[in-house]
Amino acid sequence: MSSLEKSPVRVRFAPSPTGYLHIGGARTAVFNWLFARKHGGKFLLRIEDTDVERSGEEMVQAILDGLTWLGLDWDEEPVFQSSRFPLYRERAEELIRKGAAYRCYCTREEIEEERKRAQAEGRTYKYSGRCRNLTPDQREAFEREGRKSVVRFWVKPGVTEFHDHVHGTVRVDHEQIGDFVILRSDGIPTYHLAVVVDDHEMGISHIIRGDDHLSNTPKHLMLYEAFGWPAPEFAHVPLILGPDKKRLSKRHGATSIGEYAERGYLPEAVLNFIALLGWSPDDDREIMSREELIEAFDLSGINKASAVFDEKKLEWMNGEYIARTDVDRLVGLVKPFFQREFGWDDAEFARRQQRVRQAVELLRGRAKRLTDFVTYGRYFFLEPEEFDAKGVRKHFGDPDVPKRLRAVADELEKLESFTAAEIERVVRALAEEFGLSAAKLIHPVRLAVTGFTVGPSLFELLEALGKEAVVARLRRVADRLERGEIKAEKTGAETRQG
RNA sequence: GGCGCGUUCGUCUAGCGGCCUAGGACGCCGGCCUCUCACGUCGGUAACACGGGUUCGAGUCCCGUACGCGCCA
Repeated sequence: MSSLEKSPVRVRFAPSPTGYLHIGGARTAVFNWLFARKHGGKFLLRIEDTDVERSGEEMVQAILDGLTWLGLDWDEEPVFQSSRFPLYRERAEELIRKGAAYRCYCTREEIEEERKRAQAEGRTYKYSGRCRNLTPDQREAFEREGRKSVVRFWVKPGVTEFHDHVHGTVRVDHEQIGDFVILRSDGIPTYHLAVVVDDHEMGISHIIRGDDHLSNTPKHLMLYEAFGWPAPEFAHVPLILGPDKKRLSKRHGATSIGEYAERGYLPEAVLNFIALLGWSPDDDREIMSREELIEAFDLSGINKASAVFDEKKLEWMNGEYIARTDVDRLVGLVKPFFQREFGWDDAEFARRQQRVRQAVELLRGRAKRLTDFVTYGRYFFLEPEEFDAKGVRKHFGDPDVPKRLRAVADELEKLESFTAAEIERVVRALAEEFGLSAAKLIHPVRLAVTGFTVGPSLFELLEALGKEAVVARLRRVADRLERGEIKAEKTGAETRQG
């Protein structure tokens, strides 16, 4: 705590633009962002694009878009490592001058040779350090030979012990660490050099990153020490795994944040859900707003074990958010989904907006994802072509159904004011006349009008659809039933609901 | 292979030596509500990886083993 008061909090998210922003990376970003916002600090971005070949500008944009979508705003301009290569070289030279690093001329073959020998003798391999003390003459000879050199950090004997906010005290004997490369022969820095140089120059106070870097931390600490820089604090957060407990990858369905947007998840639901993967507040709240998350976030609440991503729970949470979101905003959120499904342009959508709003109002109670509004919203715009197969078996089986549907249509047609209350009165009265329970009439009508067996309260639904459409649909289905056109076969509708 | 890290219900987690006959959430199962589904509500199912210690007492501390992951090679 006291250290937090002394130095300003500056954290960073450092994605590599070799892929999209996936759930794991996003979660790391969320933790950093929450921490910064909680302590009134800065949340910075650093693009780790030292692998120029595999890095793409589109990827950078996709990552920034993903962060923006989640509502993670960053401070200051993002730092690109690819524009800083000369700096890393200077720093490597500095370490050479200080005797903390050296040029190594060993070839790939020689290293391989060393390794094989170690293996044959049953020793664990570690670079021998044979280039540590080359004389100027030897160096010159290698250069004349045309050998390339890398820069290696000289690991001195000892033990590195550090405190991690998640894992507590971690100790590693330097015996385990061979002289590692900090600058490749092509002048490109390794992760270790770049990360330390940049974190120092960006004034990073806390490094919150995936725990796949926990083992690398002693190396980084040695670098800080060699440079004479104060080390930041560390928090290594557990990874997120797929349902098979393997690291998240493309095989696990949706993995990039963008895909979740496309599948109809709300950004605040994803943010909330992600924040709870590997972290929990002091109480047992689950649905938490952005502000509540910031308020409650603390490194001490981070878990040590990796978490499996469970989309079922995300779906539930998303449903909760949909239920709490006001209708006007939902209409806007749902717009692109309707446009894509029905091919509407903006003008077309604007014309249908009132209708969409009605659909959203009636459906939002049971929607889990925004795509549900399209799936179950079709019949607000189109006459159903297919009918849920199970429903057909259950509700269209009685030979009297066409007759009853027509009776309903006839009675509804007479209504002056086509309101839910009036519709309900008519339908119930007819049921009584037929000597049926109301349900026996309600279900066939719903199926006829929507194609589904599930949906909003029938009376409100019919009011929303309007007299004309309802009457027409009922008569059409009655006709088709009599002509045997609707049979209890597998239909798209059933498959979709699977 | 060496080192590091981890291991509580199917999943997310609470638990920081006695309040734990292990709590919450999602999922699943059942009841109620009801025109269906969903919501809501009531109830149920289900876990401390294993083995040794330490202690009056261990999910909680220590040591092994197993398994998983990571880093280095």
